Formats: sequence, C-alpha cells, structure tokens
Amino acid sequence: MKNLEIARLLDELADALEFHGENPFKVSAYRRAAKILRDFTEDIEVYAKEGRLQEIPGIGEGIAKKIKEYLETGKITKHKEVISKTPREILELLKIPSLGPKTLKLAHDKLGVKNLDDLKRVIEDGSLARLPGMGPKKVENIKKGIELYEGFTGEEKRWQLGLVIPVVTSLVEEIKKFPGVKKVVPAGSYRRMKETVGDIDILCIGEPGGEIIKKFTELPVVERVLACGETKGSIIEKSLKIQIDLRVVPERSFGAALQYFTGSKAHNIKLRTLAKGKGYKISEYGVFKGEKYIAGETEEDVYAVFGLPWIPPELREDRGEIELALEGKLPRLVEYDEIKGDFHIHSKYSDGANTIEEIAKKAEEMGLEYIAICDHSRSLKYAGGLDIDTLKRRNEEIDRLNEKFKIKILKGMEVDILQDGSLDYPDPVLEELDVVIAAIHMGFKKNVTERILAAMENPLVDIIAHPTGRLISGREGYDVDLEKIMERARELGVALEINAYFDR
DNA sequence: GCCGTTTTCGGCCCGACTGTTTTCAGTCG
Ligand SMILES: Nc1nc2c(ncn2[C@H]2C[C@H](O)[C@@H](COP(=O)(O)OP(=O)(O)OP(=O)(O)O)O2)c(=O)[nH]1
Ligand SMILES: [Mg+2]
Ligand SMILES: [Mg+2]
Ligand SMILES: [Zn+2]
Repeated sequence: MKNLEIARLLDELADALEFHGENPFKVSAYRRAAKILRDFTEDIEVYAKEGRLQEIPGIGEGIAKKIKEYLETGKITKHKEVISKTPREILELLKIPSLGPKTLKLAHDKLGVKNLDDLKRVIEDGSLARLPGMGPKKVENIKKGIELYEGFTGEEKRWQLGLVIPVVTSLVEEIKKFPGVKKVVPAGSYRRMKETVGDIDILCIGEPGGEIIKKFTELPVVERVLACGETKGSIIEKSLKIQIDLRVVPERSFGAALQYFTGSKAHNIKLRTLAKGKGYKISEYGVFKGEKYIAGETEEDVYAVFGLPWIPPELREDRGEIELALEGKLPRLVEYDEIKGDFHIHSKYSDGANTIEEIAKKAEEMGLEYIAICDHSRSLKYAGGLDIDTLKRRNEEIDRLNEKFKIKILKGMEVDILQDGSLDYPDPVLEELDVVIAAIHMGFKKNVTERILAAMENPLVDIIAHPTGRLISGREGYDVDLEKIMERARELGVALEINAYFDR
C-alpha cells in the first residue's frame, strides 16, 4: 500500500510551500489530504484505479492528479520542483518547538541559515536576535526549543496510552487539591483513547486569572515550564519527559471546553464550520449567536444545539461521525459494563504479574462472570512457558480455586503455533482445557497465514490471539492475509481476538 | 487546494501565550 508514502510527500510539500510563504489555506489543504491518506484504511491505489479519488472529501482535482502521478511514475513533479529550491536540511528544523516557518524563512533569507549548525551559530553570535521582529527572549526560546528537539530521537515522539495512565491519574488527583478547582478531567487524544498520545491534555473548572495555572507549573513533577498564562499552561513532566497542557475555564463553559479540548482538531473544525453555516459560533467558551451565549455547560448541550446526539470521544476523528450523528446513525459502542469476562489472562505460572487467586479476586470486584487463565505454552521459554507437568498442577489449582470463588475460572492456555503449523501440546493435553487460544510468537515472517489456518483446523482451538501481530510503536504486523483468515474463522466458528493490551 | 440548497468566487475554526510591538505577528492548542 502506498498510502503512507504519498502522505509523507504531501506533508513535505506542505512544509516546503509554507516555508516559501505560500497561501496558508493551500498549505492546510495539502496537510489535510496527507492526514486523510494516513488514516485511510483502504488501498488508495484501488480508489485511483476506479477513478474515485475525488469522492474523498478533501481530495480535489489537484491532489487527485498528484496521487495518480505518484502511482504511475513514483514521483510528484510539483513536490520535486518545490523541494529542489528548498535547502535540504531546513524543513527538519521546523520540528524545533517555538521555531516556525516565518522565523526560519527570515533566518534563511537574511542570515543564510540552512541547517542546525547555522541556526546555532546565528543564535550564539547574536545576529538572529537583531533581525526585525526578533529579540533576545525569542532567541532564548528557540534555544530552549533546540534542547527539547535534541532530546527527541528521530521521529516525532509519542507514548503508548497505557504508559501514561498512571501519570495522568496521579496528576489529576494533585490538581484536584488546588484551591478553587471544582473538577478535573483528562481530554485530548487520551480521552479519545488513541493508541498513542503526543502529550497529555487536562481540563479543569476554576476561575481564570487565579492561582491554578501557576500552581500547576510549580508541581514537583515539572521539569520545565513552556507557558504559563491566565487560562492555560504547559510543562514538561519529569519521568516521561512528556508535555502536559492544562486548561482552566469557568463552570458554564465546561462542556464547550471539554468538547474543544477533547478534539480531534479535525472534528472541531467540522463542527465549528457546521455551526457557522447555521449562524452560530463555537469556541471553548460556549455556543454563541452573536454575543449571546446559547449553551456550554455540558457537551450534550453543545451538540444538541445542532441537532446532534452526544458523540463518544472515541469516534471524534472526522471520519464520518458528524454525518452519521446528523442522520441519527451513530454506531453503538461496547461499554465496559457490557464486558462479561476475559479470555486472555496470564498468571504467575508464566509471565503474568499475579497469582490466579489474586486475579480471581480482582475479576470478581470488577463484576466479571468468568475469566480464562491462559498462560504461555512450553516452547515460549522467555515467557515462562509451562511444561506439561506444571500445566497439570496449575489446572489442579484452578479446580481448588473454583470451589472458593463465585466467579467461574476457566482453564485455558495460549498455545504457540510452531514453525510447521502444529500446536505446542499434543491433543490429549489440550482436551484437559476449557479454552484453547492459539498464537504465533515465533517466526513472524514464515508462512504466518498457512500456520494460522492450519491451527484453526484443529477442533480444539477456540480463539486465535492477536491475529495481526503488530506491536504499537514496536513492530509492524505479521505478513498475513487477514481476509483469508477471517473467512475460514467464520466457517469454523473460531474467534479472532481483539487484543486490548495497550501495546497490541 | 478545496468547496458550494443562500456562492463556481471567495471564503477557509477560533482563541491563548509570548515577545515585540504601539496594535500585532508568530506559534501553538
Ligand atoms: N478548534 C481547534 N482545536 C484544536 C486545534 N488544535 C488542537 N485543538 C484541540 C483539539 C485537540 O484534541 C486538543 C488537544 O490538542 P493536541 O495538540 O494535544 O492534540 P491531541 O491531544 O488531539 O493529539 P496528540 O496525541 O496530543 O497529538 O486541542 C485547532 O487548531 N483548532
Ligand atoms: Mg494531546
Ligand atoms: Mg496538547
Ligand atoms: Zn500472545
């Protein structure tokens, strides 16, 4: 699939055009198209072949032509042209916080800055600070930006959602203790439950101009203060070196502000444009008609002004959710309280963190009806895979615990699919189990589709674990024909796992 | 560059923080 390659080129074209001072709306149009391609789940080449590119909102005549050109020739002439008159390393410098396209262009035109070393030189010799509109403080901020930039390694840094949860939870508790704070909630990509987050966004109710932001920037977890104003502040947090943005609004704006701060940006722009068309204005302070405040206390109120139901944050990506909401056709999402059990739990017998008893207790507290303990099988040595005797002992322990607990504890295993497609235990061992998950953990490149298909043919196999094999910010998925696997799984009644662990 | 039951031209979301300004530009959310 060439979606990502094309997205990268369009983004680079946008950066270069912006550097050269092109119309900002044109620049946005390229960026928007790049994002659409990056989020596109189908192969753009198929769309191109069928002549349907312009059916995609945000892709018009010009960009459709460029996509076709790339698919046919492997390049985009316009991109080549613009890049050829742009110094090779200069666009990279746009990643430096507080250095944007205008300043960069100025430094390039007036001082001949072409790369990071040039930039550092004009900072040190004072020439950057003497340019019109520049001054010592701006230069100091760019200098700090360079330090941050050199701290990121290579690509834009993002954090797995599960890794930031403890930081967010404890921070929210800290902020709740500030005087004058009524409510504190996480927003941004964290609330939208994205796989990874680029920062942490937190909203609170309080009086603007109070001490809240100042206190936030003085917390012990603060490594560096990036901004500190009346209604918002930004810091870098010590343990993860992640940026945290705090926004403060009054109570009557809480819903509008939560809507704004939850995003996504594209969702906000779509909603605000819709409002504007109907003669309203939406900001983080509320919905307004002229000067008049119409709504803003809750998110429901804000959406309701436009005849929309409340839209779950997980859907707010401008991927058609606003159109569906308008038609009253939003999909119903599975809620936590609908989850009846968990089929994939590792215990201390293999690489889990807890004993089966501890797990059962916790699961009962969570209101689950059943759990399946599915430890790793014997070949997976690095994850404490169980030999047949240990498995037997573990099963006996589960029998004993089932007498003690109300919750049903199932005997399961996550059995490795070996290189030849056979399973890691003989059938008589599998027959002792209530649940058999089959999974590939070794040989990701070798005949994955065939091996999974072979494993599914065994009538003792109930579930295929993590069928894509991807690790979020770790590893591309297996080279696997998922459609083939889905088709056969349906025929055989084998379940395909949706693994919700935060790096899967 | 994209887009359109008020438009095929002329708009394109809206606001905070900072530094450099004497009324605003740049950067960011
Ligand atoms: N209306 C509007 N809202 C924005 C804009 N940029 C950001 N926001 C809102 C929506 C975002 O979800 C929210 C937080 O901004 P972030 O830059 O932290 O983005 P977000 O958390 O969505 O993604 P991230 O994982 O941090 O990259 O602020 C913008 O240009 N316009
Ligand atoms: Mg964010
Ligand atoms: Mg943010
Ligand atoms: Zn596994």
